[in-house]
This record gives sequence, structure tokens and C-alpha cells, in this order.
Amino acid sequence: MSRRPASPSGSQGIPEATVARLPVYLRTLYALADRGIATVSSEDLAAAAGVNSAKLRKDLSHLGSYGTRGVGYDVEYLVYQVSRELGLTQDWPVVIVGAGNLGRALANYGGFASRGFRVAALLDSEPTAVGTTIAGHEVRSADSIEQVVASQGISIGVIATPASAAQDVCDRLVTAGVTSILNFAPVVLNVPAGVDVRKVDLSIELQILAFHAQRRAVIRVPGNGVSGPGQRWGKPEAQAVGT
Amino acid sequence: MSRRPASPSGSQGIPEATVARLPVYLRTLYALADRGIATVSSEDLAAAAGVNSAKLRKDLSHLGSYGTRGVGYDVEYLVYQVSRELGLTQDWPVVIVGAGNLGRALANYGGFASRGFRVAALLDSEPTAVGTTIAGHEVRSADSIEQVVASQGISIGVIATPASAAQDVCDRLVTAGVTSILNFAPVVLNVPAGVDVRKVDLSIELQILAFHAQRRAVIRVPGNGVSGPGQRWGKPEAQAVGT
DNA sequence: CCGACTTTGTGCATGTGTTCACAAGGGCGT
DNA sequence: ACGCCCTTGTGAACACATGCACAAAGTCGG
Repeated sequence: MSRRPASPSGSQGIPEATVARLPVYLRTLYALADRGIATVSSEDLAAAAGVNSAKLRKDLSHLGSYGTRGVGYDVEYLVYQVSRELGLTQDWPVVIVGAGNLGRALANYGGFASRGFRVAALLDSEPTAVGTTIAGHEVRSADSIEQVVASQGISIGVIATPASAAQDVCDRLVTAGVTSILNFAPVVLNVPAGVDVRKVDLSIELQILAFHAQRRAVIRVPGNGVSGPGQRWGKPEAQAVGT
Repeated sequence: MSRRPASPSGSQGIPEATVARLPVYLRTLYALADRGIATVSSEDLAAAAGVNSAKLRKDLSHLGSYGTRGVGYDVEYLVYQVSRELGLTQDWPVVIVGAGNLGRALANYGGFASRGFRVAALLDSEPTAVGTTIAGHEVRSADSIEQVVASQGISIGVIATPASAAQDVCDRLVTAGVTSILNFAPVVLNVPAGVDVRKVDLSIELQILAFHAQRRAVIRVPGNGVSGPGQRWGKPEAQAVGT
């Protein structure tokens, strides 16, 4: 195989949509490996991952030419290639800020430490929480963000605080050197260029579900399209000046 | 995953990307309203929501013509319109299956009940958990999924079980009549057409962050791209037959 | 009543992502 | 050795999303 067929320098230029699916493929591959399957076709892998097979092939083609025509992909080999591409062959220490219900759930989450990630510190601003032990991690004061991040070389931070504290925590993480943030707080974080933020938001997901659920429900009601612009409220201030 | 018709034909189809942003706008609007702001321009609202103003205007234009040229949008009015579009003017009872760390965090999550959604039931299969009370909800046996869903007319289910139980729980929810599922378990759920599934997955998000973090780190290393296709493993079986 | 000013709503160009369909490539039976 | 059959990898068409730039439409001061 050629050194780098499609991607010029290293692993640059992988579409974002593809990156978002690689973890799904990886998980699916692990499941196949656990079942003792050594080789898999794009068709089968795609089905197991819940995507179109052409999409899967195109996604994988961005990593290189790792399949064998007429046969499929070697599961173990592909696991390694995808892992490497995602940066999971190295260890990522992670700091979790916020030891409330969510932070505790995250710290206890097994899949966290499983592959590549490791809870390096668990912080909270609440004095009553500091000093307790959760999932084997002693909760430390949020005051030590800077020290913890610096001393352990942490580049990934997870924000599991109330919304009101999130931006402040974020600022401190960034200042301390964190460049990747996973935000569970329901706020839009403001970060300087070069810092990568992803959000996980329960209520947004529920609202998207509600939208589709409502649409289904409305469609089921025949005739009168209630979905038209509402006549319940007039457009405010529209006729304020008049005559 | 879920079946999503590419282009909703009959009714006025709001683009999926827009739907995904509406909850963000809504939250931003609430924040503005709390600060006593009655009117907002697309520029200001977009900045607060972290998006481009043209995008915001185009998004809102899909709902109707609710702004006033030369002035902006009336906050309260827009809150109502967006809420209505998302289906939040009605109440959505939600069943949470799984009362582990995550399920508990979800049940305790304040923003859950705040607008439109209500925890109608909290279920678990663990006998030791059944009967306990979490955030004011008595945990009931997972055996009663069908009965709970039917009796309360629940159409939204949240899966917060271990991965191994998720598909089974999903099947039972769907059979019972749930058509919208929010899945926290790290598995790809298989559902019939007409059922909408969204997933929230910590490890996928972390892996995406790791990808970008790695890319930043590699770029910082000059010259020899260690990131080239690995020479650590040969492509398996590639040279198996050879002369 | 009018004209200057502000901001929305949108046509259009560009960019990104998805899907089809098929040629190229490789294994395997004979 | 050879040809059949299978599956990958990808060109090309299509669908969707984004962002610019500006005309339309409204407000407000005089």
C-alpha cells in the first residue's frame, strides 16, 4: 500500500462527520472481536453500527486502505487503526469538575476508564463534598484546578457543575492549560480559539425528541393544520402606534 | 438508528439542523427574559447563543416571520413561538429506566421537570433498588414497563441501564407504545421505523475530543509525522499466500 | 408626512455530507 | 494457471447546511 493515498500529511483532513462515527465503529468492532469474529465485511459492520455500508467504506477509506477486496476487514487490525486515528493508543488523563449527582455518575462510569481515558482528578467547590471518596477518587477542592491540571498534564476537562458555575470553571480550566472540554452544564460556553468544546445536554435532546413526537401527533390529526402560524397571540407591538 | 425522512414532504419541514438549535435559542431567550430584556436583535441573540446571526435568522424564518424589521424580536413572543414549535406547550411524561448512578442523576436533574417534561416513573430491575425513593419518585420494578407506559400515556422513554440490558428495555418500551427514546447506554439500538432514537454517549464525545487533541499535539511535533500509517502492524493476511 | 436609519428575511454561492453504482482488485475453486 | 465471484474503494450526482450580501420593510426623528 502507498504511504498516504488520500490524506496528504498524516491524518489531516478527516471529515468531522466521519470522526463522529469512528467511535461507534470502534465499539462495534470490539463487540465483534468479543464474539470471536476475525473478519467482517463492510455490509455486516455497517449493519451492526447502524449506518449505510457505502458510508462506512467511505469513512474507513479516509484512514487508509485497510480492507481486503473480496474478503472484508480484519477486525483486530481495524480496531488498532481506528484507535490510533482517534488517539486512543495513548492515555488521556481527565479532570471532572463537579461531584454532584452527575459528576458522581461520571466518576463511576465504567466505560470511562476502560479505553484510553482515566479519571485523574475529581473536584468540587462544596466544602462538604471535598475529602469524600467517590469511585476510588478523593474529591479535591475546586480551588486546586490550576495545580491539578498543571501537575498531571491534563488536557481534557469535564464540566459537571451547575450552569451558574460552568463559565467560571471553564475559564479556569482553559487558563490552566486544558484545551478540550466536555460540557454537561446547560450553558453556551465562551472559549478562546484553539479550545475545543463539546456539549452533552439532556434537555436539548429531549426537546428535539418532543419536536418529532409532536409532529407525529399533529400529522395524525387530519384536516386542520394546527401547525400553521399561531393565531393565539398577535405579533406584539405591531399595531402599537396606529391611527 | 432512527428513521428520519430526508425531506418531510407534506407539512412545512423544518431542517433537522435547525431543530437541533432551537432549544439553544429557547434557553438563551429565557436567560434574556430573566434579565428583563424585552426585545433582541438577531445579532445579539446569535452572539448569546454562540451562532452566526444569518444562521439564526434563517432558522427563525422557518418558523414564520416573527421579527420586526428595524427593531428585532420580541423575547416573550419568540419564547412562545419556539416553545410551541418544539412541542413544549404540552406536558411530556417521561419514564426513566435504570436507577443506577446515571438514572439517579437524571431523576434529580432540575432542568428536567422545569419546562415541558415530567418524570412520570422511575424503574429498575434490581430488587434492592425497587421501593426506594429518589428525588421524590418511588422506584418501581422494571417488570411494570408495559403497565406504566400504558396507564400514563407515556411516549418518551429514557434508557439509563447498563449496555447489556438496553436493547431488551428498548424493545419493551417500543412494544408498550413509546415512540421516542433517549438512550444513554453505549449500544446502537435497533428499533422499528417510526420510532425516534437519540443517543447521549459520554465515551463517544470523549473520543471525538481526543481525536482533535491528538491532532493538535501531532501538528506541534515538526518534521517526521509519527502519525503516518503504522508500521507496527503489517496488514494481516496480506502476504499469507505468497510464492 | 417624509426621508434616513436599522434590522429582518432571503437569493445565491460555496462547502460539507450522503448515496448510488461500478470498476479495480483480490481470493478461491477447478 | 485461469476465470468466476466477492467485496472494497471511489467518481459522480445529489441533498443538505452555511454564510454573504442586499433588497424589502419597518421605525423614528424632524
